[in-house]
Amino acid sequence: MTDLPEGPAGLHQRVLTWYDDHARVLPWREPDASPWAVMVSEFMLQQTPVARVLPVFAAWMDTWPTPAGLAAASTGDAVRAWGRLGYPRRALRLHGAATAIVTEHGGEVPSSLEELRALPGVGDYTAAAVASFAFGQRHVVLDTNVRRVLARSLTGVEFPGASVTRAERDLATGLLPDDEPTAATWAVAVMELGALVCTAATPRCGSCPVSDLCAWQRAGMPAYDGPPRRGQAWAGTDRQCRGRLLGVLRDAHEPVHRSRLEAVWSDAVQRSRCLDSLVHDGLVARLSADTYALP
DNA sequence: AAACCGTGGTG
DNA sequence: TCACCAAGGTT
Repeated sequence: MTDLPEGPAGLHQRVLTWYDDHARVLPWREPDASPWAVMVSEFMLQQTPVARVLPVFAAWMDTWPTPAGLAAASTGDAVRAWGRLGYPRRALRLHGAATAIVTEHGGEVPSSLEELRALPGVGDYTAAAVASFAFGQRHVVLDTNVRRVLARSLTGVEFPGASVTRAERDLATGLLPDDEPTAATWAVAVMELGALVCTAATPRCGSCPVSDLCAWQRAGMPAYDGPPRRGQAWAGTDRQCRGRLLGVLRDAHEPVHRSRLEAVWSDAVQRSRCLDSLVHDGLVARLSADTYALP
């Protein structure tokens, strides 16, 4: 399975010790951080770097310290508070999750993987992360950092594949410490190693606690030779157009006339399509034939 | 299953 | 400079 000279225990020990010495101090990792705080952080961290999440997270928790608080707010307030974190549909999903927590779970963030997974915006990763980080449970927490660490250290390739495979999940499962609290710490520790040392672009192998037993390292750090990892186009796309349109509404605190939306995107066909999609998504409200606002 | 969904920092 | 990338989820 893992083909480790010392067995998994050696790997655990090294990574856990490294984490003890190098873990970042983050608000959602404080001992008094609530499950709700952990959940909010996980939503915000989906595809958004820690540095940009920190200030928005602080303001968000100050405004809505509980799920009930957010559920009582309008979705428009949530979208505005989301600021420029990107992927604003996450703000709607977090609002939806808060609403479901109030109506179906008595206002308390549920602790079971199945109940978490059923909330809007919560997929396999986020459900496992909240169950593990907030409730100390033993689960495979497989994010992009963990996948990269396992790909390199155990599989011996520079990058993991496009999607999580059964073999990958089995590998991570076999690596999970038996003890529940240790498994929870292991989950966050491997993730942190991927975030700080085993990074995508320029890994700091000289500072890595497992570099001497890393399969990729021992193979001579062979360059990635899998299928091209396509980046996402941006200039001129609907995503850019939607971002511009929503930005106007987010920065305005009164309904906006369509002329102000026309001013930020010249292609009328695309602009109209994007505005319709924003309304369809619930990110924008059409107040009249020619005025718009956040919902 | 592949495409889509924002934004800004970085080497 | 400009691809690449960042604690994914949904369809």
